[in-house]
Amino acid sequence: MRGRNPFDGKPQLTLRDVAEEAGVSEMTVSRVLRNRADVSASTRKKVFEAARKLGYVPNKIAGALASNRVNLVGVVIPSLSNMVFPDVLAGIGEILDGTELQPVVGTSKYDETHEEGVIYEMLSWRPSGLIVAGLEHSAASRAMMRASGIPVIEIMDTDGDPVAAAVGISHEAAGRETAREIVRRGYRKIGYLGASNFADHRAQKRLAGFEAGLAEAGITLADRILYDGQSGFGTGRRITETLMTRSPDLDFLYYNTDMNAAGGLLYCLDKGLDIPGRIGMAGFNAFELLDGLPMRIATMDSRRRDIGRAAAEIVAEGELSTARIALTPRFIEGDTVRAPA
Amino acid sequence: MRGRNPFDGKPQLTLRDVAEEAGVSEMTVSRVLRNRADVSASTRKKVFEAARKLGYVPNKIAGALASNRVNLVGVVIPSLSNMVFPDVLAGIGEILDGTELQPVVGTSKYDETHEEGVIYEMLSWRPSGLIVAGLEHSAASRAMMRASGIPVIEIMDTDGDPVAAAVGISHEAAGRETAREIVRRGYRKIGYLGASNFADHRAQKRLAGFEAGLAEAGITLADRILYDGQSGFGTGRRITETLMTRSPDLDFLYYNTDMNAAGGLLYCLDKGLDIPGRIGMAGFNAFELLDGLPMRIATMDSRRRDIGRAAAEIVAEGELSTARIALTPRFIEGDTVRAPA
DNA sequence: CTGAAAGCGCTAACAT
DNA sequence: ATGTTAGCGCTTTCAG
Repeated sequence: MRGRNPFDGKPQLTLRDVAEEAGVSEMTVSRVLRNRADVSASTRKKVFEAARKLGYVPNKIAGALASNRVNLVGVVIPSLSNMVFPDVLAGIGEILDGTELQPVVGTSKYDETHEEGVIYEMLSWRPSGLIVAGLEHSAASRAMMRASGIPVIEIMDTDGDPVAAAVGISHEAAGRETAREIVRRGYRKIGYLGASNFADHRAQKRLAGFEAGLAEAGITLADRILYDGQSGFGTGRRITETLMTRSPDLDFLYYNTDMNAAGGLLYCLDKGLDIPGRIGMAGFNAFELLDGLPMRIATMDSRRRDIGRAAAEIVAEGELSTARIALTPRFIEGDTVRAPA
Repeated sequence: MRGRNPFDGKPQLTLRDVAEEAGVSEMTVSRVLRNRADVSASTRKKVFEAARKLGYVPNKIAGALASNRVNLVGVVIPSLSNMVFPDVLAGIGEILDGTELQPVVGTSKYDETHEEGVIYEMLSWRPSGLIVAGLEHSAASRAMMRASGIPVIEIMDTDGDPVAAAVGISHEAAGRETAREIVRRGYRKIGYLGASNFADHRAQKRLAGFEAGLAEAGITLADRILYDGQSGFGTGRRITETLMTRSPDLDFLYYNTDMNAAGGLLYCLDKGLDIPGRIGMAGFNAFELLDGLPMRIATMDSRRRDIGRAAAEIVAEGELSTARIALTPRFIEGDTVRAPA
């Protein structure tokens, strides 16, 4: 008895078993199963049949140890419930599907210490690449990534100092751009609605950029509200109601994410407020999902699918890279902001 | 040169390096790093320091091969963009976080052949367990799972014949139950709105159960519409408009998922239809996200988080299991159905 | 085109 | 409490 893995007991089928069944050497079986060209057609056939008959599944652990090659790509993201990240994963998948590489996903829960554990765990499998969301990591995480010897790509964000390669957008610029659009359209009493999650660095950067953009026009944020917990329509409604009650003279609401903006939109429509006349609103992310709402929310495209694709392309390239790819977030006007004066 | 893994070149740090640095044997280092109790405190300290100083990250591949133990759990789901599955993964995570086990996620894209490849790939890493969505798989997939020798749990669905263990709800019963509630509340001209995706077996089963439930009251579906593509508000609106235009006398709309029902709700509200008087509607899944809509959609809780938890518990147990766990989907009345007569 | 030998980095089992 | 030996299942390398 060697471990508590339930594989114990059922002896594992090995290359040797297939080799015996097919009447060839282990080496030949190995060649066939790796689709190497230098095997005769008749031998190939024998081997495939033997493998199928026995139900042989290769042991990648042994293969990886012997070859020093692992076709896995680690992907570390904060969470799967935030719809941003499934989209990033979809982009990564689109590229990796054309290769031998397979993504392996881990979640950091917006916690650097937890993230450190996940990165350690992933690197211990010697993947062919590592894609990590964000630029803020523990010192130990950064050290591990630097020392890993594999392509490391930090994604989502370009406002900071990556360990190696980075693909993302500037959230600072996204916030600033949104502010400029809003000011240009005549809004002046502006409120911000976002998460109190201090560890959502990208939202913080958007807010900082937003305030800087307002400052260019001599405007300061009139009010702000922070919530704990998940974004969603209910949350969006609740925080909007609280904020509007407290500061009824606001003429614009800037949300950390479209999900909350959608809740706010529904709230304002319920109240019969004139949008975008009496009050305007904007979010962030450009979630397609929301397309059927009564109005299209003004937002910026976070380019998350493109980010996934670009990061995966760097990994697929197979070279250590320090590329810095800054995509441009695009402002989408929608129906919840007035036309510029 | 042994492979194209970028690790080549940078020689990998091994136990031996740490052992030399700390002045002890490899075996002692191995014991310390696995937190085994039978090492003196002073030795532990020396070893940890040496490992930290060198930046050593263990090679799990070698460890797994030697110990025949792999702390990974394969999870195969159709897609991450359907919000159902992130919730299942969250449930799995809640349980596995209390163990050494780590989930590894793969997606089948609602395609049995693709799924077969993903399962093969996962099994080749000799995980400690395999959690697979659905009961419908290729013959080869079923054979592999049966032969794997590890705990295999099929999730989401209990209407069918699992390979080993299964945790889910009866979608047939969910559809039937919904039909009964609707009939009980006096609706008679009933339309169905769902995906044309033939491979979404669970939606098919709900529809079959729904029709059976209507049949109990002598009712047949008055009309139905199928769409290609993603569910969402826009899709929900569009199919609702098409269906209502074609069959304006419908008094109830049954949707495959709450996301589409939400779009339909917004459409009907736009049109000024009296809900739930003139027309009622129901969906499926009970997405929390939608809580802030103008009305709460009638739905059934798909118990997806509980399903993830229960499946992970079986894997964590570590025993081969043929448990069949059928959870009960709960009808949630919301605001879009009339009270029973 | 096929086979034999050596060894990947680690841990189980057995010493001491 | 620590060390020694053997070997996990595969692939690389070298021979034919």
